[in-house]
Amino acid sequence: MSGDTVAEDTRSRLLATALKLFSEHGVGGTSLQMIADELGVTKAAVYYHFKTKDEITEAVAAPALQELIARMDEAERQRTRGAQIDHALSGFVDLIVRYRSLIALFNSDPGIIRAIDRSLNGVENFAARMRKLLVGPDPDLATALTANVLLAGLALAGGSPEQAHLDDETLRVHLFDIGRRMLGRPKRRGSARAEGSASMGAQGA
Amino acid sequence: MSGDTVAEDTRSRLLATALKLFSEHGVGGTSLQMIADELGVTKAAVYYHFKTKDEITEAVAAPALQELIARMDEAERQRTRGAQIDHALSGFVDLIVRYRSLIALFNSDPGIIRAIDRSLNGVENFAARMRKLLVGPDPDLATALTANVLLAGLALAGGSPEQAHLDDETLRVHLFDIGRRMLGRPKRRGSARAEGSASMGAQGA
DNA sequence: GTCTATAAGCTGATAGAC
DNA sequence: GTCTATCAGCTTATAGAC
Repeated sequence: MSGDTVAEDTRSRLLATALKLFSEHGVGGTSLQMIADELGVTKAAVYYHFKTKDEITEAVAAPALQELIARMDEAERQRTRGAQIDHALSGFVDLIVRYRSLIALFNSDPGIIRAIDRSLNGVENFAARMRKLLVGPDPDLATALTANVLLAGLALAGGSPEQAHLDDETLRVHLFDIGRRMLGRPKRRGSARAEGSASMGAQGA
Repeated sequence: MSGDTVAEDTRSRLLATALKLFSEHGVGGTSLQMIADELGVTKAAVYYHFKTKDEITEAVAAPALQELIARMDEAERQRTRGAQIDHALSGFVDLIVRYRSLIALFNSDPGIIRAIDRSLNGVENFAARMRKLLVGPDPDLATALTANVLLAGLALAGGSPEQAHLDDETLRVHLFDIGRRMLGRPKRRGSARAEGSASMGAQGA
């Protein structure tokens, strides 16, 4: 990336610091002072990069949010239902692994949820859209609940500090397999349950 | 209950109000002023019932916590592994349904998690103990992750406002069936998946 | 870009009247 | 039991020097 300036580096370090503190203390339990101290600067320096705390919260969530939307767009373009399901699931798991604690915040922290609502004017309902991709538009109660348990469970368990020691590929494969199993998708050869490691292409129906 | 005084009523209304606000704003995002306003009293009145905010947080969590420990004790006294699993699972689901949003906070809100750590001096590790009941002492990675996804998913999805319209019995039966299915337990006759409603005894091996 | 200094307002918490 | 009044400290946020 040739466009990296010192300011952009500080900005991205600030967002990484904010994410870390948000997941440790919650958005409501994190002050700008805490972020500034952790970064080693003053509060005023933080305000140079972001006008408000809300703006920081929205900026923390934005990249993963945009990716999530892109993954769901992609999944909807798949032709078979099986491919749609696998694509949506692997896209979601991929984000959990890449952003770790952030997707867990999407599923539980009121501060992040409000920031998302603000930045999208409440237009999108991610949980509903993802659930539709996984179990169709009019699931019965048991199926809808299964999808909700799966989405929240993957995000929270995958983003938990307990799994911080796992490398991305291992975590990804295992979470994907748990999802497929809960959704009643057919078994793949060399699945994590038998092997502990496998390459994961999400294209196949 | 013959011991109910006006003070006890105010105290319990206060805890109910605190729980509601905690689940809407997070513990860190809830002030004593918000609790007092919602109750229709002043902050000073709140301080008559509890010395500190930490004390309120601990008191909100305490009843469900004690019940959870009791349910796990009970489950450990079951003789067959199958009965242990069903007992632990049904006990957990029962608490999710009865306390709704509170068990979700146990699984995600840093403020509640810290309150639990404080009131137990960090002696108990609930997630580890419950996981051991469900999948044994030395599960492989895939199995341990499955249990973690299940526990977090049940709590968050069950406590979500999206499920607030479901009556206790319906929610209980469906969450229990999802748990049994994820843990690979044999199918029961008249399960929620087929029937949408069934009586649930957790004793059978 | 980061700093010091400052502002208005909210926080958790206490003292004492009724 | 609940109130008013008050506290020191922290909060978000701004102005202006370097």
